[in-house]
Amino acid sequence: MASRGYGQYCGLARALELVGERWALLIIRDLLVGPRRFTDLRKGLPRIPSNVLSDRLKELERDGIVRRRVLPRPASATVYELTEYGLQLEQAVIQLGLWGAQSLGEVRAHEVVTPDSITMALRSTFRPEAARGKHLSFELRMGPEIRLHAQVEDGTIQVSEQHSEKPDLVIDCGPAFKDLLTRELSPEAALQQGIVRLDGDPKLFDSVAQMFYIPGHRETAHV
Amino acid sequence: MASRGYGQYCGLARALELVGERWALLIIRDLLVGPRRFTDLRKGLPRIPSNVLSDRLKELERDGIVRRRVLPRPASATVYELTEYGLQLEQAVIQLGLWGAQSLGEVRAHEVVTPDSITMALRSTFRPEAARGKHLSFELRMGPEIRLHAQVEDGTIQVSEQHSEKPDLVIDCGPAFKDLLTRELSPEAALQQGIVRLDGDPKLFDSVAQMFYIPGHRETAHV
DNA sequence: CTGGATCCCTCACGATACTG
DNA sequence: CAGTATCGTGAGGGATCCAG
Repeated sequence: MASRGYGQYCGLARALELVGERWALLIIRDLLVGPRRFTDLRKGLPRIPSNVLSDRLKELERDGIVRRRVLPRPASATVYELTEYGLQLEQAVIQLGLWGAQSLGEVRAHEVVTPDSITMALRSTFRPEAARGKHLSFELRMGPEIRLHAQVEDGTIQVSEQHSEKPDLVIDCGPAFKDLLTRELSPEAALQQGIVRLDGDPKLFDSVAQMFYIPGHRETAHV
Repeated sequence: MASRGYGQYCGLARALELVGERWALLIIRDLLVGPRRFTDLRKGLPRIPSNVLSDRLKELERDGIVRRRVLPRPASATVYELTEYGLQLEQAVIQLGLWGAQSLGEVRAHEVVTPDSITMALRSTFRPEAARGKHLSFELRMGPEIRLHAQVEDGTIQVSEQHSEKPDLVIDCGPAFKDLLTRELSPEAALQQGIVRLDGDPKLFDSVAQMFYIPGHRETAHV
């Protein structure tokens, strides 16, 4: 353990000792969306070896970041959830994610998109000031697997996997949806080029697109 | 390289692929203070193997986060500095550092404190609203090695290693200085218990202590 | 002295198989 | 479903060496 430490009395060094191990922050990203079972986490992190997931959860639990909880009957499932301290990582995760999103170019081979990552992306890029006084709901579809329901109420947003009621607008798109958030792609162009398909009032789409933003757009790093 | 990726099209995953390797964010922390030579970085990261530092710098340079620059004569030294993109990591580094600072308990064996980490700590915990309208300078001393000069001008702060002129106040302290920032320790108690010694107008000390804050104080995780 | 490169060893990670 | 067991590989750790 001492050999894995950084030997520095420093907040950042301590943070990296706690959540800097490989996979740790991606686990926390998914737990920021809600409590998850072991298998849920595996599904959201397809390439994580199960023993590594097991190790990380034990470390995070030991360090007071994650809590293991057995649900009451009849569910009887064990779930992992963030503690108060773990929840406080949200701002750091958001800032890192916004920074990294600027380097998202094309989808690479073997890269997947998961519901939890999109949920966090929507929450991270949401601009309350652009949603002030607005009340609407939309469903975001990406591929056959992902259907997220978002409810916007006067500067706030709730994203969930359950689509409780019929949304005002259904947005069907691929990963290139990201280019809308960086403003590399205009809503009109996205519709014209067939990158996005709508079901509902098309006028709402512009409004929705304005509500999200990835700041500091930058070209892809040359390799 | 593909095997080191996370296989996710996600901003956070991409960020971790770029700066999630061991030591990378600590290197970036020091570079956020200013350009640094290879040897400066080694001094600020006493436990990093030189080959790892060399590898990280090459990776960060390849990914457009760090730039290697040869200074004009007569210096002729090569320094590493952050690119525009690298500089944009500041908020993420600050948020992670503030979160981790809550778990800083006592100084552990073999843990050191470095000037650059303290500089970033001062910048991270500075509260502009508490320094509105204030104009003062102070020198922070920790041990025989660290002497930082801070200049506060109406809601802004500049921290440097050069002490250009005589400061209004000299604050001599140890790592327990952190407890002032979490408000676990009051300025009066710090003076009474000899944790902090002053040279200058003691009335300024209270004012300075109010200018910095580590939010969300929390007990040390039990082991 | 700066700015690394090289070597060797260890352990964390990753892949796969298996169990309560 | 929720993990544990086993084992091979390669990245990180540490010491040393080398060129300008």
